[in-house]
Amino acid sequence: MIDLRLVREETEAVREACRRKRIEVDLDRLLQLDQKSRELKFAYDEKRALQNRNSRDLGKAPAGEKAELLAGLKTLSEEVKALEVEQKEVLVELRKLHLLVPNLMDPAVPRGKDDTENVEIKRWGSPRQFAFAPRDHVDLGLSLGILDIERATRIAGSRTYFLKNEGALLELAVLRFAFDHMIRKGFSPMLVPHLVRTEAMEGTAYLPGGEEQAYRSERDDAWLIGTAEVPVTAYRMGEILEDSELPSLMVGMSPCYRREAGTYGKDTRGLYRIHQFQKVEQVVICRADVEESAAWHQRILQNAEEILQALDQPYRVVNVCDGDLGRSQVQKFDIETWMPSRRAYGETHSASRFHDYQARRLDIRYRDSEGKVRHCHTLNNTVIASPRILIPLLENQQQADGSVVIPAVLRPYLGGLEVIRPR
RNA sequence: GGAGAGAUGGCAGAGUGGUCGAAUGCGCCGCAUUGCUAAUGCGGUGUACCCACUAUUACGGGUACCGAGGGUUCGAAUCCCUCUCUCUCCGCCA
Repeated sequence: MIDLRLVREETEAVREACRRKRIEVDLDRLLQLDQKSRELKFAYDEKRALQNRNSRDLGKAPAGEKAELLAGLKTLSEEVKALEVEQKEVLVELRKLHLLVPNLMDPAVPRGKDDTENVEIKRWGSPRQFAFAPRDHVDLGLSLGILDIERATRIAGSRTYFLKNEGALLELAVLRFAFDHMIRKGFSPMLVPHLVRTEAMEGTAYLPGGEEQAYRSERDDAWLIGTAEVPVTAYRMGEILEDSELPSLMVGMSPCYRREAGTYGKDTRGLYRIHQFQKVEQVVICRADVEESAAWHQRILQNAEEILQALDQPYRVVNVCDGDLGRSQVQKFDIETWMPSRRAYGETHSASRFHDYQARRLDIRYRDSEGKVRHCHTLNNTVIASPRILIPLLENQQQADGSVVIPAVLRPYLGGLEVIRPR
């Protein structure tokens, strides 16, 4: 969440962020509640101090005076309690609104209504020109015997799939390759809880707002994660880190569950939009320094690009526009990989930076070199998400005979397999 | 799933209704002592918020926090309830 001081002191900037991100929050009400809560806090503290003093005196007062003191204290006690109740009510409503206030954006964030107006800032490689009619990943997957969507749908519903044989192994290979790449970069590998508490979802800013997108086990008050970002970022929740522990570099791998509510009829074919996938995710927790976190943003973007380059997949990077930015993000770069069947670049990676927005919600702080306690900055980016990445991988690597060439970097993870051939 | 025990400051560990933000030990920081190190002595050592003052973070006053939330009481780390977590035993199990 945003620093309330920003809302107080730079109200117009916050209002502007609401407008640009298309988020409606009653800032006036929020400011009013903020003011009210400080007044109540002051009144409460005063009264409470008096009560504490008098209560202490009562203990050592002579017996004759006790009755009188006690009577006064009883009414004081009532008043304190009333103030406490009022204060709590205000705080509850305040927090509710506070959680909805969007983060401010980097000046470099372009303006636009939705993802169609994201601004391309880089291209690597070029879409392959086929000398034959290329097939899409579903056809390829079926004929190679590595994918089964029809049976999955029968037993698990829409947007599900089986990966089989080399398909299953290919996914594991891609994940492990990505994981290893990040470990070489100094990130600590993490396998994480897939079911998390509301605090973790709220802390990473998926809640409130993302209720429809997440699976939930109501009777256990648990949510299935939509990304390892949630448990990995929340890992040090509530802690004060030492300056020497930063930056904290972590790479998590987990299955990801998404309900995809409201997307009926969209991307219905194949593996593009599905309820469950696996992802390797990089997370950085660094000092509260705008320059430093911006530099990390570039670094984690670069890390992901290295993966695609190693896999020889054409891609582009877009600077995500305000209308497509999330509530919590300062800036976001998406990487889109060329997908022949879509005749377009499709999103495969998403690199976000949050400043202290998540850290404030998760209450992750650090003691800086001067001993001052501050909230950290957090960032994250996809390293690889599968099976979506299998779409370009299969489609771009296909040959006229229907076989698919395995990129060289993955072969060691597949026992040296070079080509997947039709059965 | 059943039975029991527990959760206190960076750590260990006292405290069972008032002067307890909390003994003591360790750790850490400062000072003193000291050829160096060690040892010793003295002092300090949580976080958040509010108020006052001021060059807005130094100093001062106050409030809250002893797993979380609620209750009893003039007053709760201490008593009661709920929840979470940890440990032990039994059962079950990948």
